Amino acid sequence: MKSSNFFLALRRDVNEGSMLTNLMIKGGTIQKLASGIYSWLPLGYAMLSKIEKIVSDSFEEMGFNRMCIPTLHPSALWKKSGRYEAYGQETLRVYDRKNNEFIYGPSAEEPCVEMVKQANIKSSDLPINLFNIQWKFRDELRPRFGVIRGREFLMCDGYSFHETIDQSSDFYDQVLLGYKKMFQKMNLDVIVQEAQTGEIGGVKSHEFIINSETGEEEIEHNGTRIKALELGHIFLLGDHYSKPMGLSITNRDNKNIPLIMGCYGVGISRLVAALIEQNHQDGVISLPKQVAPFQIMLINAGDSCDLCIKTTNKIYNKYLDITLLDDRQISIGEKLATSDLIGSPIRIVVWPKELNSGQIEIRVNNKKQFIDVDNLDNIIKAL
RNA sequence: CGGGGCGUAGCGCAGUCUGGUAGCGCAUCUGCUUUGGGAGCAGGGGGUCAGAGGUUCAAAUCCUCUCGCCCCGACCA
Repeated sequence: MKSSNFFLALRRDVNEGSMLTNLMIKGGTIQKLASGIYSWLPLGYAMLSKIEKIVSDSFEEMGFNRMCIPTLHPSALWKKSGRYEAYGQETLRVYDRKNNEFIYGPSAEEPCVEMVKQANIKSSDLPINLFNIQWKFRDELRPRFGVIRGREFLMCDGYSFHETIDQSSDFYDQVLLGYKKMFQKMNLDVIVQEAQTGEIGGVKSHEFIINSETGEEEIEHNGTRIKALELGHIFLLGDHYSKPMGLSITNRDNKNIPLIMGCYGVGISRLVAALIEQNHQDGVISLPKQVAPFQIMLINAGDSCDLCIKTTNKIYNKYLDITLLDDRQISIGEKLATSDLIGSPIRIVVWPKELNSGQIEIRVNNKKQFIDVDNLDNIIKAL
């Protein structure tokens, strides 16, 4: 990709209150549209999509089937589970032309229970494991830190349905391991800890947190207090939803029993912010290659140097799918400053002087060195 | 929801206390010179001072209300 064909939407002076949000807005990942509501610019959306893919693949590996639940849920469904009242002011209510009330889903247990219920399942259909990646809305009292705690956010939510609590619990334990793997894929060092079951109700629960400057609460970990940011949360719900909503099967004793449910959440949009927060220093963002919008940021520092142009184009064409080439008609200084915000793990600069001796500058993980052009392939493969 | 702060050019801000011609930096446009970490000089354009009402000869500035936004706390899958 050439930057002349890519809407970078960079900003120079930003004062949104938190360092992380400023950095994200400067670099052109997000824009604020209203309090807690953000637009995703091409760069940010590319990152969001990569994370979504990693999470989606991980859930499929764990045995979930991907489906999709609407953003709008009929209020009646939420009245059945009792959460219409419990959620209260946090739910955004909307009305259609017939004045039917809907809520913009803050979570999707109710419609998911409904999905399984409509399928009229029998014991031998179990287990059923479903997941959904969809925008959610919670009308937070105080949105904070940009997309860390936005009102609108993208969440992956999985749901499991089993006949017995033991089966459900076994699956839950598998998911716990699957979650660890999933976060490892994004180079995130997560801490797993037991949690309260909260508003959602249920039997057992674990949360997956990272130590973060923009953490929302302080916790005790290995004897020290750290600021914790929650990235995922899983619950063994039991029959908390299936019972009031009437999702049951007839077992071999000819008894009607409610299904045992688990639910498993990951904050996708929050992960974008968390990954930027965990992978920047001194104003330079260097993301893990799995989530970086472009693995290589390429700059030609010799606009009037034929060999430089030739070499730059050669590199660009070789790594076309993973490279952003800054071809804007601006000063080299501005290109270098921009490159700090794009988040590519590799930055290549072609300087006229060094190219005379066949060398180019490469910066990997914030460390600069000059290498022979011929060695580039080895270094990129090693990453 | 309690406490604090803010809203002035596309962006970041000064001006408000003490009412009297709408300012600065960045960006943008024109021209020339530049080009190894956000280039320099010269010239130009751009404003419903968040909105409504009030006080006054006169309001960005004082008073009242409304809206929006941020921070601390409480809350929080």
